[in-house]
Amino acid sequence: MKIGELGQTTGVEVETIRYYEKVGILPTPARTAGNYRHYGNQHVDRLNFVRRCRSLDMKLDEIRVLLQFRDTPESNCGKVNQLLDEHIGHVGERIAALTQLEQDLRKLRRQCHKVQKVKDCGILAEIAQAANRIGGRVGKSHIAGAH
Amino acid sequence: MKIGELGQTTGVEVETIRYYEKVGILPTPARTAGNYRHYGNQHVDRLNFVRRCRSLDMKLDEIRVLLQFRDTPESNCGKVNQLLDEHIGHVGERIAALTQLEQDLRKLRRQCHKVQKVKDCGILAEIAQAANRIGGRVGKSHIAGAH
DNA sequence: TGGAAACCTTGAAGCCGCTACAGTGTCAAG
DNA sequence: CTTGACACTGTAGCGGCTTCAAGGTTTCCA
Repeated sequence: MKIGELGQTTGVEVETIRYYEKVGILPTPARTAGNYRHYGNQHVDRLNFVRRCRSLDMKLDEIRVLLQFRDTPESNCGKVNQLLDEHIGHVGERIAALTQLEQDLRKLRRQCHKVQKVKDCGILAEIAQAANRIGGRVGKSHIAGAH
Repeated sequence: MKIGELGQTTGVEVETIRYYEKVGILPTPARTAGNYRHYGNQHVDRLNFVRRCRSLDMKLDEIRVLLQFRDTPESNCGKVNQLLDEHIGHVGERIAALTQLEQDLRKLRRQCHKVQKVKDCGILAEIAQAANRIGGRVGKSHIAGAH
């Protein structure tokens, strides 16, 4: 099948498939006479595997590792378990950090209950104050974005 | 003060300060005879404000909006409240998504209890199966990375 | 058979919020 | 007067795509 059909079958955008090839997640496929990429069922399986891993929020680096194990069925799977445990750990840390963040934000939100002049708004005042309280002391947080 | 001192005072890296200037978060400061950026206390306050917002995981776009309100004390703060509410909403969604993800990962982890051959490992088998079950149906998830 | 439409190709640039260079200039201390 | 710490500009890189430009190939229909 051609790249468009592979995309249809797996629900992955064509550009993403080419990107996966470029970064070594998918092998370079055979080409037709007209230089079109030509795929088979093994590509569908592999791409579905990748997609499932991405839906579990794994990085491409982690997925590369898992694919390597998938490609060597006689090797032992201890590292797979370890990788997954670490990943679960990261997710747990993130949940904790975001939960703390949510509390901070709700507390901040309580500083302003009505629409008023900006200069009287408790939210902006509180941000400014907190900013100066922590001035110079905070390193980078280990949580990533919420967007 | 020079940029290095501003960085020290606020705990922000010099490159980040220049970056903030480039993207319009900080105003272009005065320059010394030797073309060094020259800052005052108002810059410290503004940068601290920005940093506090970042520690609350706001995007630079959102921070730009808040700064604009901060700069016009007579305007009304309804939009500030709204921005914050939306931000809290995003964080809440993320927590929910990550919590679901954590459950999925723990369930997956239970598929393999010991170190064995990859070909018998329940985890890789489960990923492959789940991948084909969902094949072609899933759009992109709204959760971002856990790393 | 011809011509349009749908598909495919490569390569580069853009997104976010920095971070890390390279190559040069300025300034203060000893 | 030299050394070293700081400052300057500009560019490239991170991840995981997404989007675009400028073309080549195939397919379909009249």
